[in-house]
Amino acid sequence: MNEPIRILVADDHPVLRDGLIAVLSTQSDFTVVGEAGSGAEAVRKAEELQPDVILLDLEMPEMDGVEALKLMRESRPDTRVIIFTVFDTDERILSAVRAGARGYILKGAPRDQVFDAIRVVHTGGSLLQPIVATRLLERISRGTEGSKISSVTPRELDVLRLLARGLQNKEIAVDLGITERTVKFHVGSILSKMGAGNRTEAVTIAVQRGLIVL
Amino acid sequence: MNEPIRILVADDHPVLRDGLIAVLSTQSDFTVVGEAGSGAEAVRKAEELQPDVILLDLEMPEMDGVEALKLMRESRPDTRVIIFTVFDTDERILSAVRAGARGYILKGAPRDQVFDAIRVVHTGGSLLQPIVATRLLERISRGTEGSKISSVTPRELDVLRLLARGLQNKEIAVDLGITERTVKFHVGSILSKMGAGNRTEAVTIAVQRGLIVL
DNA sequence: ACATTCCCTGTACTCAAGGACAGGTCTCAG
DNA sequence: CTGAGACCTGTCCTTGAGTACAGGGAATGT
Repeated sequence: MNEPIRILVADDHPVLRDGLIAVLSTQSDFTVVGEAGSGAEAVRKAEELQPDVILLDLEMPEMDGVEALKLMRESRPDTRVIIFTVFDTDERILSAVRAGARGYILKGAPRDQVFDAIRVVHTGGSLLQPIVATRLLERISRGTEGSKISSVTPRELDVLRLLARGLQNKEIAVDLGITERTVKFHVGSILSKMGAGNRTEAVTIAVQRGLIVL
Repeated sequence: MNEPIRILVADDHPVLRDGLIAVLSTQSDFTVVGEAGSGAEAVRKAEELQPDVILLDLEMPEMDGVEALKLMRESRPDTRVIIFTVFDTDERILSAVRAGARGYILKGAPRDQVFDAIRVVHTGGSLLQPIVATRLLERISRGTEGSKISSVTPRELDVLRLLARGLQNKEIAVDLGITERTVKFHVGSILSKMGAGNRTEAVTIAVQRGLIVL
């Protein structure tokens, strides 16, 4: 190993950021070249510093982690990003991987797994933590048998969000500028797609899957 | 300052734990005497090491942070504990403070606030982060005008949990061994106490307040 | 002993929810 | 062009949800 791996750390928790930097510094082949406390800052620094690997938190102010990831990959498609987050809901993982994340590590993973992931991703590979990989595979296998079960349309998401706020069909209709009947239609397909028996269960499942945030 | 403050760090995220320790070590009047990765371990180490201040995460495996806190204070009532967590829901804060936490700091707070809190708590004081203090005061002032609005009974919590799973009244009745009518009664009081218009909104609010976990 | 609070039950009524059945437009990819 | 999927609308019907009114039993603490 001649050149150390240049790393950018993006997380909105100062203490965790410091800690991560301290931990990474124990490895002689790592060098942290920058840190960011928000998604927007992460995008700027990524462009400015051109790091080899970016450790990116998903929940950040100003700009969502996934959004930041997309922007980074637009300006530099070969950017290597590892998601480092507490979130382990299916949808979040899926959208991050779809957006081009090379690794997905949960906070709470042992140090070694973090080190491994950085090295693997740096050399061009991908690394998902076993727990995450299992979830993803389950998701995919479920998707193969019945792809209709998972895909929620944008409009249905709108309805879902209003559902979570406890609005009733007529109120949702007014809010979206459509008929109450149409709302019932959407609710119906939401229920069948998510395997819920009623709107309350649908909201619960949606939150668990990370489709909506409360 | 003659003797350094002896600190115990309890958090289930190894990286954050390391980071916290690294950050705390920069202060000459701090010394981290131990760390724990679970609530149970935290209780054991607290008894064994008799630290001056304990930094305690709320969300931990094996044993809840609040549970651990209670146990610690049973065996040593003057234990000084600072909650250090990402959770900022009203109920979690309340129950931690009720259990005897001397400080409540959110992860994501600047280093200095953490340092301050440790020093203040060590000298016998209490310190809540401004955000947390504001929430608590709001909570209390709301409680003064109408105390009924907030207090949810254990039975209502049972109903709330089943509500979140999408069960309907009759199913809840069977599950709890009571009449459907009684379930309706409980649901009714839940709705009025939480200011919700229907069961779906009630579940959403309950989750936001940390009354139930999905 | 008494008040308070929680927990339980009943009847009756209104309206929202959700399913069944049947249609329409629009857009995008093959 | 054509099929597929998203989105929208309608009627009819059954049942669950929520409210109002009214009441009783048990276990707290004062």
